[in-house]
Amino acid sequence: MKPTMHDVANVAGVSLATVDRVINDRPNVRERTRQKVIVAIERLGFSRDISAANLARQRIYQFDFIVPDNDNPFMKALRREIAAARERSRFERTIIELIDAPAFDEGALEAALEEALARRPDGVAFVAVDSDRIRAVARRLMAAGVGVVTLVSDVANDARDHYVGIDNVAAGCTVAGLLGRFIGERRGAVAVMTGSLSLRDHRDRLEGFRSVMQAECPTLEILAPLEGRDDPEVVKRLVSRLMSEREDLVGLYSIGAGNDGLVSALAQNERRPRFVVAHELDATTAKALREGLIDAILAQDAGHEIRSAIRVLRADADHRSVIPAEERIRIDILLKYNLPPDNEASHIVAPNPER
Amino acid sequence: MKPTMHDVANVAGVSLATVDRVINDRPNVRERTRQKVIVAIERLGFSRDISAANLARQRIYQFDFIVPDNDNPFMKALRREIAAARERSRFERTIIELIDAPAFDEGALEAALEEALARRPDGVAFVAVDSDRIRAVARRLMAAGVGVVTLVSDVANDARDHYVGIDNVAAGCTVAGLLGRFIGERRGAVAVMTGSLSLRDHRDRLEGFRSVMQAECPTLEILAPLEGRDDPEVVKRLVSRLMSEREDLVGLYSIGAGNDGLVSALAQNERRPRFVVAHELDATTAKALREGLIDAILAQDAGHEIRSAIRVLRADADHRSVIPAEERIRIDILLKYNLPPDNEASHIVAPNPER
DNA sequence: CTGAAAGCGCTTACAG
DNA sequence: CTGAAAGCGCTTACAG
Repeated sequence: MKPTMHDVANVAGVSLATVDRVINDRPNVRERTRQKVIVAIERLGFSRDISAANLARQRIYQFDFIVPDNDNPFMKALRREIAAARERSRFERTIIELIDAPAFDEGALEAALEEALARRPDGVAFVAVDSDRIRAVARRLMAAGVGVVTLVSDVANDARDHYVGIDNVAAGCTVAGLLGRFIGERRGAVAVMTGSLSLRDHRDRLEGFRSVMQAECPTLEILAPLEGRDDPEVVKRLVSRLMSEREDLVGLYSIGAGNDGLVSALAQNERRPRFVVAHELDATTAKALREGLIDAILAQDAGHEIRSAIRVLRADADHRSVIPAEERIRIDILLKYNLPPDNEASHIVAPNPER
Repeated sequence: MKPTMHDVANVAGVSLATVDRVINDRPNVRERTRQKVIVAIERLGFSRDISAANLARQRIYQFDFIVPDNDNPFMKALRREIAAARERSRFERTIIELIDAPAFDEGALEAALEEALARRPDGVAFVAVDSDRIRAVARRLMAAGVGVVTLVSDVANDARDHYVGIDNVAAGCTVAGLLGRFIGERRGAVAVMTGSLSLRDHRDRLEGFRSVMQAECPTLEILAPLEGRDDPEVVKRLVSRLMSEREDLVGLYSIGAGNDGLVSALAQNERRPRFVVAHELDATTAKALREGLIDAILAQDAGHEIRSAIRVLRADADHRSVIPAEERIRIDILLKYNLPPDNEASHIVAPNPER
């Protein structure tokens, strides 16, 4: 049998309350008493049952998720997953609040974080903008004992406890590697469409992409990055113009959102580049991949990210550590051959009949 | 406040014990009484606190993991992850048993499953061989109320509750898709090295590979599959001979294990094929990828698989369902640009200071 | 500084 | 068929 606090109390010759004080680092324990308890714990190999503790404590976790109100498919998926997690969490002593903040608006994000600071939840997760002002509020949140997790786009790592998202530099490198191999040695121009260079995830992808391109594909010309503002209309206009102006366009890397615009520009043009990559899986990009308008998609799983953020935040609140490998968010590389099945329902485990 | 059984009992005008009987479908409840309780549950939106229930029940989960005693790196990783999970599980009312079964030995696997049947654990996870005899024991396990999960290699789906592993047909298709694009339109021969065609995961990969190759690369000749028995020595000999015999070899797909042999054969030969793919990430394949001896690796994460198997088994034992998307095992496509960092330690979350 | 007692939300004999 | 009471492993006032 696993030892309990009772056993520890007996061995140490103290009461349950004292064992509790030692275990939870509470004040008012004589040093000699503390030692007795610690020795007993060691001897028995005791570790406390955290779910019993949470039951007794009536602990309720309160987490705030702040997400830009962008209507692109990925941000929508993120909000959908947060809503789903909130439903499930009701049965797990966890209350999740979803807060929309206007996109591309540093002031609005800052205000939302300030509000969170006032409410003092156990943790805050947010899609970050890596600026001085944002870092400053984030640090104040941490100082106030609130767990801080960045989602999808990171800030400097002294301004948060944990980042949940892909390694964007590696993503950019990977795209360049694929492009080099898919295109072969031929010459020509390669274009990059970003959402905005003020977004750290976009900058990181661009940086990774450029570094590998320069090393591995010196014969290809990388054009100055375009800014599509993650807006399908803008992206469409820019891509259409690009394709008509540059006959030698062999590669196109769409770093940000607005892929509806990208795909419709590609569909309208006969002479599409030999290799097109975009980020994030949604109805539009999946269809384009299947039809050959896009050659590869790099994706991150919004569901994994939200579940990971919650696990991290909860561990943080309990002063536990997480399993690092479990929390690493993978870059999924999708070709038309490994698109996930549309119908996840086929994976549902039918509960066994009564035993 | 979330309603508790107490609230339900009050509203229904019965005792706690009766509410418990209804909730857990126990016998000896008058139909009218049951109805009163059900109405109260609906009205309050009650759902029981499963961790409190487990505490009271002193429920201990007992799971058996049966893994071939193969010494290839992937099976080793699987065993390591099971051992790690066992450590963690001790604090979560879960006892995990790791059982080695001689590899490539159907009788031994059958015997191990029979033994499990005798012990009646709550669940069994095993790396399957898809044969009549194995399916038969597996069905008897299920009939006995034991949760049955296949790991890495599946059986027919009426002989298990759940499969934890990648979609191997899709993996084969993906390799063919990459190969087609990497090689371009040139002519030549493509070879496939399997471990054994009696293994379902290997057969599935081969099937997927062939179907896409035929459709997309009709100009390439696919050679008859080789069987390396997952043995580095055998694999090395076969690959060396292959490279010396077939000057027109442009692609090589290693479906099984024994990659040490593959890599050393490749290293010794000047004229290596234009595109080489293998499965599973380990020290040897990572190095080969970095050095350009291998062009791509398809990998599955042993840690994710073990954690998923445990979640599924536990859900099964509690008659709960899982989150399907969370349990889907991804095919990781690795190029030298997106190799995961060696040192996962950098991802560890430092617990917050005391609040 | 320390301990006895009640309680968290459930389950389990046991009595009736 | 139904209920009162004790207990699972912890925490929390409260008393001393």
